[in-house]
Amino acid sequence: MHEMNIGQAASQSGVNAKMIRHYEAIGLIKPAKRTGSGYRIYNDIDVHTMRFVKQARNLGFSIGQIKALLGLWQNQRRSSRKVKELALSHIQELDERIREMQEIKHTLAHLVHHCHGDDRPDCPILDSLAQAHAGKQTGIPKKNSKRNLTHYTRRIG
Amino acid sequence: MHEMNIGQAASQSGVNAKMIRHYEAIGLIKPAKRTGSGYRIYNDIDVHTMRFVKQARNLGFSIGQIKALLGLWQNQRRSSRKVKELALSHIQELDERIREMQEIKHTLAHLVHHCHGDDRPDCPILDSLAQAHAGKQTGIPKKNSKRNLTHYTRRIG
DNA sequence: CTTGACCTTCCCATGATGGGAAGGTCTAGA
DNA sequence: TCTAGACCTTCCCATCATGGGAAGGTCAAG
Repeated sequence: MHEMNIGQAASQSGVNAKMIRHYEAIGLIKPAKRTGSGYRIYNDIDVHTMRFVKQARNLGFSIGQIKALLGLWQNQRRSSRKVKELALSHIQELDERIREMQEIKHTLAHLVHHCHGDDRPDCPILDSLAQAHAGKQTGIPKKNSKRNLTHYTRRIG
Repeated sequence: MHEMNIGQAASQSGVNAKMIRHYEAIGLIKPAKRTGSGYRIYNDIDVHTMRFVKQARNLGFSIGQIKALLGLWQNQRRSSRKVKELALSHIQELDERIREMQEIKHTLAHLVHHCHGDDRPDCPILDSLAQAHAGKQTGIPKKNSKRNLTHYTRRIG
């Protein structure tokens, strides 16, 4: 069983030392054993765990999700159903975000398409941003609000 | 010229009061005039500016980009070229992120496809995360490093 | 013994947003 | 005129994952 300092564990796992300490601090990985002088010591199993974490991060799982995945990984009596559910839910999140970004992208592409992009100031992109449809002045009053939408005149100074 | 407090400006612009103060603090919008008692006062032009910011945020522009867009918007001698460049660069960022997320999504979808998702523990998703190809132990030494990859034995405790 | 690579903890920063406390201001209504 | 309560102020803290950097201790090699 190869024992090593945090730097080597970092090199071998792909998780840098700063993050290893952080993951320990937030409870994602177990507190490392220490030498008499306080240095953290890791073994190959620890490195394997860190690689798992790294891989999961690379796939965009959040720390919370990784905590769950680690639990399942280390649980011999897990059901693959749980794992699949986690992964599917992550895929759904990704889908949602991809969809939003594509929508934005298409809107922008449309605007860009209509912008001359020359020395003149006229620009449909700015015009679109300046359009007035962002307000909430719909006339629907907020609950428990007497003054919020009232147009009282004010004495300044 | 309709003058109003921050709450009404928030309602009319869609940017909440907290964020209006924040935008002022970071220099995105001008410091508001104040009443004698310190209340911020806004007019319709300010609200228009806030809506512009809101719209740009809705399109995913960063605060920095919005600062630039606001400058262009308020500059009569702007060239639409600059605006188009900004928008195109944002589109590129979006594309990049979308591409990354789709890659992740496809990887995950592939893994999910091969996972039974039943009561048994066997799970290709976990197997994949646990795969060892995340390390940096390629034998390529770091610059200025004498000890980083040396396998010195250690006295523990 | 010195060098310097490595380790420790602690604080701070990012970007955009928000919660909440403590306290002051304003207007409507009794 | 007083009071209720909606509204405003500033200040601090939290999120999420990551990292920079300071101050100081440890270790192995020369």
